[in-house]
Amino acid sequence: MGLRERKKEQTRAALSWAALRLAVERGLAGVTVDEIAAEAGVSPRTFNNYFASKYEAIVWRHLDRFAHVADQLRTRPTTDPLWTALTDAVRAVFGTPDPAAPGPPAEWTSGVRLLLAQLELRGEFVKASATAERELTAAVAERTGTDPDRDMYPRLVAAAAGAAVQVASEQWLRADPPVALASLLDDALRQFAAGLPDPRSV
Amino acid sequence: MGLRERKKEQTRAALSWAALRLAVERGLAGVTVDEIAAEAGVSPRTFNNYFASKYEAIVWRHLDRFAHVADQLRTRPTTDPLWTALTDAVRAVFGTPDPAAPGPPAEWTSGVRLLLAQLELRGEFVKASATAERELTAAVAERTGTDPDRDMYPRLVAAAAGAAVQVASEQWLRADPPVALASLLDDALRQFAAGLPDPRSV
DNA sequence: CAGCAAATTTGCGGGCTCCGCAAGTTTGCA
DNA sequence: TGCAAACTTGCGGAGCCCGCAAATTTGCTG
Repeated sequence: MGLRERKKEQTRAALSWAALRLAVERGLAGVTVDEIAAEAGVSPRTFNNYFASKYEAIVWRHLDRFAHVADQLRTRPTTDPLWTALTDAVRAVFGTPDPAAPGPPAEWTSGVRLLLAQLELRGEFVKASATAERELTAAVAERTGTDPDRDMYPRLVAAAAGAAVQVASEQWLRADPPVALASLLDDALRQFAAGLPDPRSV
Repeated sequence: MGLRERKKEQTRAALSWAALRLAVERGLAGVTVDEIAAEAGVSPRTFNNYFASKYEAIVWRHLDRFAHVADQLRTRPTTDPLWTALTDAVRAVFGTPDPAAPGPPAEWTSGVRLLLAQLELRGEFVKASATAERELTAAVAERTGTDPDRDMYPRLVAAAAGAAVQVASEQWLRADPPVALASLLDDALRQFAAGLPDPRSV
């Protein structure tokens, strides 16, 4: 990867980071594109070369991870059962459950929690993860030999994985005392794989 | 319901309908708020009294249905198993599967399909259904005796239902020959309830 | 290492969005 | 019938987002 592309990724990360930090500090509405650009040391116009909106910039960091789940899934042996492979893929991206892993400082998570409560970001989240989910749909279709145009199955699986990431992230922000995100993800995937049985009947 | 509220609902529906129709005709970017307002016979400023954006106006009609699933779920006897009750609730809102039900004209569905392919609307969709999903989460929590703040379960179920509506709607638009939306919804919910088993192993 | 082509950044301009505010209009009720 | 509450509307303004073209930076090649 040449200097050019490295610098681009660096700028993109700086913008996304600045956007998230400023939004946590001042609230979603209290930050303008101009400020984000200034914080990252580029012109406001350049901001829009990287992101179509400030919302997109804010969610980019998180979604960059989910985008790699499909890649990981493709590296798993096709002899593994689907849900085993899928769980492993998610683990590879988000980390293995480790109860001792410390969470980020409470000040930060409470700020992020407030942010994510904003509906604009929920929407942006899904919008941005649509690409990742499409990739995942394709990977699941290959692995299971289904046709994504005719069968809903691969899209339902991808949607379930996306929902798991979404719900687990929320729970992670809400958890008191803090819990490792990886454990929550594991749990959510397990419940999906079990068909979300009514806990009363267990 | 007084004349006042009836007129409000009428205006809201007219705006949403005008927004959808114009967007199908000219594409999402090719329609402005001014045109939508003119089409509905109100001032541009009034449009924003009803909807915060044109995207919100477009998806409102569809989401108005999903918003009532939680209400329906609450009317089902608590002796019914959760997934039975949930499927019934969805059926009550979206109709019972009827293979003979004719779909809308191909011209319209292809237009809507193009619209929904736009990521902006995907995002708006979820954003708008977040409220409905929160309601559904609460209803599921009551029924299953779980605590939505501590257990991910009710939120996972609500997310699954939302994903079912989403994926089934997509498939409905894509289906050729046309299929009834209700059948697809039924199918999607069934798959979720079964834990999305790998079709190879069936 | 000079110099060129391609990629990137930047400023400018413009159309559009969304909202607060206050004045005007309609509705429900007594 | 008349008044208070609710709704609509125009205005003004801050901000967003993008196309365009000029300026700058980078990677490559002779």
